[in-house]
Amino acid sequence: MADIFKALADGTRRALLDELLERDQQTLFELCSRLAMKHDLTPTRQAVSQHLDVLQQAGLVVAERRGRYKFHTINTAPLAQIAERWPTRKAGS
Amino acid sequence: MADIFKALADGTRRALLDELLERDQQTLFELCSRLAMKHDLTPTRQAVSQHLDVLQQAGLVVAERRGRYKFHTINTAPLAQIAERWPTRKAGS
DNA sequence: AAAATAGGCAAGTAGTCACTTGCCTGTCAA
DNA sequence: TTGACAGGCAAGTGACTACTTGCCTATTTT
Repeated sequence: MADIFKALADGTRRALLDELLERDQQTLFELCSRLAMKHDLTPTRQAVSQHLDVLQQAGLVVAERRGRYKFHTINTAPLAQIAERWPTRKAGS
Repeated sequence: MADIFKALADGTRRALLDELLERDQQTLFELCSRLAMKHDLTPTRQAVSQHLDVLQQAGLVVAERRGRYKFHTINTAPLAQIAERWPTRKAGS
């Protein structure tokens, strides 16, 4: 569970999730160029790769290798735990 | 919005939110002893105070000073933004 | 008034983390 | 088969951050 929050703590990783939500099955290079275009983020390829590793370890991203390419997909399921942990309090409860 | 994720990135701060969800209007000393009792966390009073500052800056905790005491209250409202940002994808959308 | 209690301020430290650099592996096209 | 392309590994660096230490202010209590 701690991995999820660690993963979300970084702005670049949140931007990656935003991009993957718009378009699934993106490769490392595609995500790099999209970060630069739409978010004015220009980290190196290795930096983005490391971010994707963190997101994968948190279960927020799933990667699948096909030949020379590696396609990344978002998985929003773990985020549900956040809202469940600190639910909105009802008056008098 | 970045402040919310930064605040949630630390385990001690998440434990503080857990405690405040169980019982509102707790003071700094109360929270310190509860961290030690229930979570096996033994940071100093100053460390906990700094954590509460971070939570306050993120809007997750509201503090009110009455005389010698300062009472802390949880505010779960900002957490709703998380689920809204990366909603569960429907098949084919 | 004096001691005790609740909390605040500020500097220093150690560990973590994002990022880069340099080189290597695997896959496909010409 | 050779060059180009997609990605991986690993060490090093700088900034950030959680934490402590020491001292201070304010509010009660006796």
